[in-house]
Amino acid sequence: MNNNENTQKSTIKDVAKAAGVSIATVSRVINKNYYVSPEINVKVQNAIVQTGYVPDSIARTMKSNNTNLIGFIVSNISNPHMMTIARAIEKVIRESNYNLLVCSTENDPTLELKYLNAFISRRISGLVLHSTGGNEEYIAQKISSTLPTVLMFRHNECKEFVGDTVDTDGRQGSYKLAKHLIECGHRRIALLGGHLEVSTGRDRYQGYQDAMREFGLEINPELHYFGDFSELSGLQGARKLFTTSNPPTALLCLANMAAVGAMKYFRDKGIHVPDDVSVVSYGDIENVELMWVNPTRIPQIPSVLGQKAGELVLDRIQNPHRPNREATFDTDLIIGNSVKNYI
Amino acid sequence: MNNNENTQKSTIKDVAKAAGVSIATVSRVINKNYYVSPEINVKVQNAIVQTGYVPDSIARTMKSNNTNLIGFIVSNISNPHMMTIARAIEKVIRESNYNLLVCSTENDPTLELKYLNAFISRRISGLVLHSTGGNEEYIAQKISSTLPTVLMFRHNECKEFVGDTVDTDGRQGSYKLAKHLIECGHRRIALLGGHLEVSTGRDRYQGYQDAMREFGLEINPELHYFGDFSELSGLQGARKLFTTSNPPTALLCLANMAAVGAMKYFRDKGIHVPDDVSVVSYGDIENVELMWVNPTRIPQIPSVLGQKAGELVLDRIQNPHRPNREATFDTDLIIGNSVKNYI
DNA sequence: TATTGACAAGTAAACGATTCCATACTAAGT
DNA sequence: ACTTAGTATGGAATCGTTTACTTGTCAATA
Repeated sequence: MNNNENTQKSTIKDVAKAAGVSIATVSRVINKNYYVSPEINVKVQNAIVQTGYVPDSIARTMKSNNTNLIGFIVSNISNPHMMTIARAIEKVIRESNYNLLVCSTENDPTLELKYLNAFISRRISGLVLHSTGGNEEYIAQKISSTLPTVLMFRHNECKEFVGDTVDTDGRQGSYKLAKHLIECGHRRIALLGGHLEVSTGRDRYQGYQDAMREFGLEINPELHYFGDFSELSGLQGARKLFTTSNPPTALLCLANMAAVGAMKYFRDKGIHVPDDVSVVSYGDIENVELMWVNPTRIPQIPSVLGQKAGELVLDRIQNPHRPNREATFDTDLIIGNSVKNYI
Repeated sequence: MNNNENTQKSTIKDVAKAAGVSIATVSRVINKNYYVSPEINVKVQNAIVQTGYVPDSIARTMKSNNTNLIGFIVSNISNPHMMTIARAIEKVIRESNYNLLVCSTENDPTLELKYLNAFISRRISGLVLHSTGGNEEYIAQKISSTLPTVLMFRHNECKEFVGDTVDTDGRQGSYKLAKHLIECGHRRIALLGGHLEVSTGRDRYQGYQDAMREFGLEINPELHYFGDFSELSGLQGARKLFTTSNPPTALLCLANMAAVGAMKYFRDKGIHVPDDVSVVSYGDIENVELMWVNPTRIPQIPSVLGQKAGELVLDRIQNPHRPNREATFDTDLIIGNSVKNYI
């Protein structure tokens, strides 16, 4: 039994003592950054195994200033897509020995701020941020200048902002959705949007307006409901928009979770899709293959977006001062059977 | 403009210099753990604001050995429920100023080991583990003795294991599912299980056996398929089990993602549920309200399970040597319309 | 043989905080 | 007025690494 491991964690000092060398030599063996003679190498390797030594990242970080930690701040984590994105990011950064720190701000800018500071205090190496939109200047001025930053589904308009952006082309996508409804003969089109404080909400709203104008249709604010991208707000919006004497013939959902909420409302109330109301969604829906109706939609492929975000943040860590990059993915319309054709 | 902040991060030394006091005093002001005279207190507070100082967690951890970091290791992150659990854990621990480190092992024990070591190296304060099942002894002997550990959906049989467990009662739940099928007149019941290396797989398999024996039915291995709890394995299992000359009348899925995979297969092939085949699922399915068929199932409420796991791990951090605790949630059968009644 | 150079291995100073211990100063008791 | 006790503050060690600098050995060359 040459099992020397106590319950106490062993340090580089213990390894050095066990191997009969200095701690500097042990460090060199571990990091393989200087030449160490083969015999000593073997001795140290054995001592490492014998003592059960695992290098301490905390102490390492003290010197190297590198935590190999990426922070991912999500504003509404209930969206399963955000977690698919988290997974994709994690998968990419893992290959470079990074770990992912995840948190959710529940759409609260104050909490977002708290997390940002906590993560900075932890000296994260990079940040992927799905912001609430409440801290644009602070992020531009204080965060992004010192911390490699990638924004998801958000654009930061401030001049000072240094960082990258991953998004789908919201204006293009919602234009396609609206146009499709119009071309199927719909005129009274209700809109379920996200709030306009964030670029995602604005862009997608813009695309809808583009299409309406192009076809000379009136943009009627009474048919608009702006929620917070959540399932609940989708449900509430659908209720509000469709309990009128003259309900719209179609609903354009600018967020996938809002579409889920709206469709749950319709199904619950026995409102048939597409016979009673047509529905289109910006963003994919979980288990779409198993749904009673196959929604016409603009899919956002979260694994692709997440992978891109991971790549960009790693790249920016390598090269913090390169120009901002915007990864905007084109959108494709997938035709399901959730839209009634009046033509 | 008394804006002294350069791009350089300021340390406790800078604050001390700015306030004209020693670093020890600054530390005392920050931590409020010793008396400091009101005047100096004010001076230091001002200096902190002036320098834009944020305490460095890394350096703190060097002394205090406390990272306020909880690790969450998931074996198959593609299951949306795992991410709902992650969210619930994060929500609980956030209130005690902990952050969550998330990773996925893709069912690879080697990767799990790598992550475990990486997290130990990061000196995480606690661990929630959804293990692949490949490292039971190591976890019992090396991990759990020094690190507050909570297992999700897994039981560690080793005597040395020190830690808590969160699970639903798998034997009970799958017994209920099997019994329900039998009571609806099904006799040829196919089984889509998870692998038996993990307790979840074994317990649920056991419950099925209990029910079959109770009703004097033959347990026919030809009707069993053991996959890895994933959607893909569910799909493959369904294909294997239902491309025979005399297919079973019912499918008992012991994992929610497997059920998803199987149902996608059935729908794709035009096999009607429940007319052609009855399906029951252990575990809930995302957006079940929108599905073409409402599966009869045992729901596992991930937010509740996650919350429990978060509470247990925090509690164990406070009190590392208390006896192991097992949080086993009872199961309820939800009757949908995915089972044909032959009686 | 003496001098130089190469290079392996050790010594010690960081990194940024916390905290034990020492010190100096105030106030009270005889 | 002198000792003593109490206490606010500073000095310095410490946590576990990395790495610049130093030391010492040995082979090669003149």
